[in-house]
Amino acid sequence: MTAVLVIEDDDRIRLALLLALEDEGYEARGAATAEEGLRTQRRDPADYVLVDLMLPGIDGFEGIRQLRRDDDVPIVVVSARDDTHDIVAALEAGADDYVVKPVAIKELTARLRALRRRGRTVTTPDGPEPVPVLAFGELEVSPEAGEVRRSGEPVAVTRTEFRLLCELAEHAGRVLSRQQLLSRVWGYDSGDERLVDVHVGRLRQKIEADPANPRHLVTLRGLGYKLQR
Amino acid sequence: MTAVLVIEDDDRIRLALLLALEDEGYEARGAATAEEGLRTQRRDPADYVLVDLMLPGIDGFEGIRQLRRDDDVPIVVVSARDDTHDIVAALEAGADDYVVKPVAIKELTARLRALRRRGRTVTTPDGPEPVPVLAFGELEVSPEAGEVRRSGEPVAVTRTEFRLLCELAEHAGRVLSRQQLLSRVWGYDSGDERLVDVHVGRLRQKIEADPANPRHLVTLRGLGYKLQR
DNA sequence: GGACGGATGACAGTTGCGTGACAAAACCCC
DNA sequence: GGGGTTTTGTCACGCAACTGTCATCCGTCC
Repeated sequence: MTAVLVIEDDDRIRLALLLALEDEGYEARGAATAEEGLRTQRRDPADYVLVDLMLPGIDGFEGIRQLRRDDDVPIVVVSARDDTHDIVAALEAGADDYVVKPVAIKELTARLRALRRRGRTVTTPDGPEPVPVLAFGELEVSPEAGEVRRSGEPVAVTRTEFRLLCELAEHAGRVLSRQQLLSRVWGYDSGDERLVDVHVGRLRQKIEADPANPRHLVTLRGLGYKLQR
Repeated sequence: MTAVLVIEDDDRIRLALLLALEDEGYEARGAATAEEGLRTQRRDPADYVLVDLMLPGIDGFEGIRQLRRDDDVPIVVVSARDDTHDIVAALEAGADDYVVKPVAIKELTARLRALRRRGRTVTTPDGPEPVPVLAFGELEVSPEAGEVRRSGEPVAVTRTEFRLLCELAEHAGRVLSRQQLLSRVWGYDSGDERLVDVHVGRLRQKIEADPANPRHLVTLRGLGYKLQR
């Protein structure tokens, strides 16, 4: 599950944010000071950090700078201050986004998803070795890591579905005929092309928001299938 | 120099943004409609796109979606609307950031820098291979992508129409007789030549602005059909 | 004005695709 | 090795879209 760290000294606001985030399906953690937040993040890194600017002790700006020294995590400032100077300073310090309190939770999560989309190459847990990722909008396919994600959330696909998806992803934007897929994914020189349909259908159930109206894995009637952004 | 495309229908605002961006050292370009912006970006891609939501014709949401279909450029929405629904919808459509007008130029450029820092999603080591496209004025045919566009907008054509169009496109500027088309598109050695007429007619309805006076898919009386710029 | 080539609209048969059900096969966890 | 679960391939059905034919209309050229 995607984890979010909320650094905010006001107990009421922090709690409200944590609850709202959990409602949205995130694993939410809280910290009341920058020091505590930095410690928490070092010990058990979250996928996103939300941070207030006015904090006791180390303030938000400095907190962001220190966090940025050794962490590439997306940082969103959630502050009551809407002064241009603060916004610019926070972004310059290393924050990725800045929203003004009060903020709708839906907007916040939409911004997190946008950051996720734009985010850097995923690094493996045990090294800085970047894993190539093929991205299609909110969809990510990582052939080497054997991973499929939608809006950052891992999607469980079977081996056949994964091979099919990789084949389509590696030829992104190009039509692949059922015959080509049958040959490349299954190694069949001949066979029932309906087999492809069925697996495409199953894949759509998993990776498309609305499987009946696919946005990425589209059918080109009479031609085949294509994966697009 | 870093280029920014501003898509905004209000002349005053657009001009103000363009001037301010140039003051900040950017190369700034303007477009008054989504259509114009999409065309501009396709012809000569900018490094960032700023877009308004309320545009005549194609609105901002749809414009973002269309832009995102084949461009990974960072998109920032600059809108007067501060409704959560709009913000979420725009981010979901593929925008990377959303700021509410009026916006300080310093904040805007700070956000652009933040986006640049965050970088783009890695796809393949050298980026995805571009899909070849045959262009005829505002008409684009991509045999590999199985796609036809008019002024950048996807046009839905059937398989037969698509094959016919590809055949004509691959012999652009040359006349193809009905017999040749019948043979190459349908594989018929003999048959009713009227069949070709019918499909050409249907194709014209879809790809020509004025199907009665075709500009690209023209008839050469007694000879056949030809696709031209 | 007549004849010919081309455009167009309607229509019914056909095809292509999506889907749910099902059984065999593979896999997994003891 | 065995029992249960997941995955895989096959099938049949139904809907929607496409195709080819025909009849008719239109424009153009002699």
